[in-house]
Amino acid sequence: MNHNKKLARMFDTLADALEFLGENAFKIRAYRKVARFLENFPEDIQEFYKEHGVDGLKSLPGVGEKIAVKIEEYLKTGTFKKYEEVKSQVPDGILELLQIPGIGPKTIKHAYDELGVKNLEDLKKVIENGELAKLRGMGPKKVENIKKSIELYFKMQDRIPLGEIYPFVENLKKWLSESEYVEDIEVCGSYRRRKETVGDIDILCISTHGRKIIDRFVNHPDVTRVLAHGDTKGSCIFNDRIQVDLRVVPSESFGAALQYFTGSKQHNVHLRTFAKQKGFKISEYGVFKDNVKVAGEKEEEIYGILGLDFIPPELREDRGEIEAAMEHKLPVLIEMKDIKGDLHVHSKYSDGTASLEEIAEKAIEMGYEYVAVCDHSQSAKYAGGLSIEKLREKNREIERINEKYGKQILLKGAEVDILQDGTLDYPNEILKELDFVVAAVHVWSKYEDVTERIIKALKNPYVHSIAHPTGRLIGKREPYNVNLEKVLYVAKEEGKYLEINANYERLDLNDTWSKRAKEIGVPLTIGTDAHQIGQMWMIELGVYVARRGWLEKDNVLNTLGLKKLLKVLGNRR
DNA sequence: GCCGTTTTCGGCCCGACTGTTTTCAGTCG
Repeated sequence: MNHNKKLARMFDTLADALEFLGENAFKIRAYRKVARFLENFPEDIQEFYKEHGVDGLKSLPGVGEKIAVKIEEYLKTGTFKKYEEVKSQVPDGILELLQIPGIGPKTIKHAYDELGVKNLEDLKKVIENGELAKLRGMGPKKVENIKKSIELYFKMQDRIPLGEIYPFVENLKKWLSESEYVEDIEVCGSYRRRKETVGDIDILCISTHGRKIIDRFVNHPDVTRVLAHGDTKGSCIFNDRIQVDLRVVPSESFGAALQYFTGSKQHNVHLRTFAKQKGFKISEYGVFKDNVKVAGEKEEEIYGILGLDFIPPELREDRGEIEAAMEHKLPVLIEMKDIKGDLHVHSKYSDGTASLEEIAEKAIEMGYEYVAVCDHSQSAKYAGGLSIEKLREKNREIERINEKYGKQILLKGAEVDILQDGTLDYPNEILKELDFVVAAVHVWSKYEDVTERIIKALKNPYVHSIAHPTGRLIGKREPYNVNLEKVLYVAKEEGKYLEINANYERLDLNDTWSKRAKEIGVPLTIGTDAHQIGQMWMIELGVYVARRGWLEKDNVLNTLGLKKLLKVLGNRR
């Protein structure tokens, strides 16, 4: 785990422990805020500190005198006193209990003080023997809910990749909108912000018959638990796995509600604070000035009345978008229609399932000008890597197909392994014959630093881009050890690209690194890494990552038409 | 503990739902 993540976790744990101890809520919020910031901070905090010192730390948002010193102490010693001190006052079992949604610090403290509950086992015991129910403020229903919360906690550990939950959400949306009372419906939350994973699903409805819709919702056949069932709000667990919250508002509040439920939480807190300074009050029902509603029906109005440009949902993470909107400096984000082709697709020559012909047809169906067919290289035995002869055979077939269609719909490509010593898996005279070469690390050891391997590959004149530059698989595999900051600077020097791999399990580069690439001046390529034509739609997911990374059309190579693309690719050699 | 185009002190987003309570605390998002 890198320093940013580790520090973020420590501040969160500190906040948890202080909640239990009943410390001032705003102090706790300050720790949480810096934890959120560190999680998203693309630079390595240690490098940042080396360069800018403790004063640099203080310039970071949410970091003041006290926290700066704590971060410094951590970087020098591996921990900080306040953390150790507070943590020692709270049993580890209590810290775990605090992670369970539905049980809060007050309840846990109460059970700890009155019944000596110190961990999950203790809690289960006092639930079973009825002691918990006897506490003041407790009753049978509360205890039952706590019991269910514990069960759920173990079933719903992970966030779900966006690409995986798509069909479920779209089906549910359709099912709900079949109700005669639904006037309009929109999915909000991290789904609308197109975050790489979603924790739960937030759906918003326009209707004047809230109860009727909530009733329909909680009776969906896949609902396994109802958490809330009110007149305007319902909350359910589907299939013991996915929490879905549904809110119903009248049309005059739809914009405000849409804004509010899209989040992110940090964005909304920042926005509301900003509004308050200007004398406005924002809620999910509208924007108010002196208790008079001045906006609410359209989402654009919410930002507009505050003097802000409209902020696309993908940017709402409190990463500087509110300031940019104030100064009218928001990026004009790349859109799906800007994409002219896919730069990373596999055929059945290696481990894909589609023939070249099928890929060409799919490309035309999708309105593309080109698709780069990048099969694996010879030493990738596990993935049917192509020998040199086979690669040349494939290239000849590509030529035949292009001739048949009368256009260069398929590009000769390869996903070439970067070998242990940083050399490439095909000799240069072969790479020379290809239109597009994406290089990738596929084999590494846990303790290895692959930075130099990747840098060496970038310096090869025939390499255009680096595929999935960190190797991570969402929720499944950590990234390999690589100093991406260094890689980006070399890519800039060499005039090369890095890839946003749009496969839903990868999305690598991710949003924050894509943003960093833009800042440094490295354009990116987007490729689906599709192994079947049924996966080529995932280019959308890549575009979402790019949008979340503040990328404009000009920051992405495959927004170029074929002619320009080939010219640029040729020039890079 | 942070922060400042109302403030260096005194604020810190705002509301729904639940379960317990006779007016509100806890939790969530």
